[in-house]
Amino acid sequence: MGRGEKAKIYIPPFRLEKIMVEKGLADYFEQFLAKKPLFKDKKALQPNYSPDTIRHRDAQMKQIADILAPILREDKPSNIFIYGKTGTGKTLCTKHVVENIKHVASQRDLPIKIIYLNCKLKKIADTEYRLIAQLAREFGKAIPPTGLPTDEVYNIFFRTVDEKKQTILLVLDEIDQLINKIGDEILYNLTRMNETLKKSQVCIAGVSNNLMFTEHLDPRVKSSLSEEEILFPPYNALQIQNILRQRAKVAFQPGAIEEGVIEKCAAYAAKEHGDARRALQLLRVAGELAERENLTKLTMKQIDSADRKIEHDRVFDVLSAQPTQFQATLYSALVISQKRKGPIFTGEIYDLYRSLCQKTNLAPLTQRRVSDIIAEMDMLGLINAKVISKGRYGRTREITISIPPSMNHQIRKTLEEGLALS
DNA sequence: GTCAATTCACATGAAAGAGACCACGGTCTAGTG
DNA sequence: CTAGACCGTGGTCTCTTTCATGTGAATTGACGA
Repeated sequence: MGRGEKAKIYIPPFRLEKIMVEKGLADYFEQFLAKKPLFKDKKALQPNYSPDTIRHRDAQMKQIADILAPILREDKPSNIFIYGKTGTGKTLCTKHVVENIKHVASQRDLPIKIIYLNCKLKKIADTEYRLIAQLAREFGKAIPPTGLPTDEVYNIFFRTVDEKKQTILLVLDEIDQLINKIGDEILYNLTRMNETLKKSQVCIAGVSNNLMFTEHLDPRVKSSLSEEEILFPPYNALQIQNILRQRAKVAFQPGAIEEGVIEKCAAYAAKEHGDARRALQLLRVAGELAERENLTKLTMKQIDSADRKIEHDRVFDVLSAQPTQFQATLYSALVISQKRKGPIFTGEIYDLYRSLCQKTNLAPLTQRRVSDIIAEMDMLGLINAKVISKGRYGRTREITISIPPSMNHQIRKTLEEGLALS
């Protein structure tokens, strides 16, 4: 009864609507065209943009290239493992090197197959079955999205790979997320592929955000996967500035950015462990804001608003993707946090959640599950949870809300609507 | 006062079930020549 | 005769429950000084 039903979260309409209603659509577009654009080529700020030259990563690129180069002589390169926090250029560099190998290989007509897979992509490579199926598809096999036994897909994949002599480089991005979810068996199977294959050979390059990732790995997998390791350290503020300037030159019209804006952007990002992606996003969103406000120059003020907007969007994106139960739990946490100061504990949330379920006719989950949901909220950065022991009074999570207070009200309202509370 | 045992309130793990989705092969049905 | 509809079986995936085990320090209570 009422189990598993999902409610879409209500997302407030775009601010644009106001302008359109007031002045009319045609006028609005006229104005839009009359505006002098700030952007020249916004692509350069998009996360998947790949610049011609990659800065401050020469050493890492060279290392990767050194390790992978034997592939061109049809030797099997060492498996390699690449670490680094988000926005340190791992994916970018890896892709860059791989592209170059591809280029050379195709010029010389070498039997090299390179597959890049992002394991985080929902519905593509986030389970064992889907990953292997996707790999098999890369070799031109049609694999149904479900319905086949996993071993069968493995077999198809192995057979296809071994049909002719070739060297395969498998780049698995965000591999830590995958292994966290489904265990390391898949890696074990993949690293052992070479023993079964007669003609071909496979080399694996794992890319991970989590520095401690290999700790929980099966020792056999660990040793074979991390034959070589490369660390991508975070950028410092100066390096981020450099990168921002390089991209801004392509992205913006000359003179569109006020003095000091880049520095500020870099400082913001450097605070968050040198995440270049975030710096670029900040600059792009700030630019969009400035453009929407009809400004001729991008100023510091927009950086601040952009920072807020990004956080706001992130929270609402996360929220709208979560099921009702998750929302109910978060709502409970929010209510308690507003009722009184100080940290919240799992038990309190669960109690309130139970009574909330009664009120809304929602089938209540067990505490076990709610505990997991709270852990998920922590992962998503909505709350901050730390497991503490209160001695005689048990062990629990100490939870604080990490959503900016300015958004609290709006989120509560959204959740209330989602949960059909009044 | 000191020290080990106890105890609380959950955390954390493992396994398994429910229900949705899907592929495949076999059977049935209706339409066609 | 054949294409398509309609099953039943067996598979995955996600969310969840059930059962079991783990855990860190405040508290307790026995002990000796």
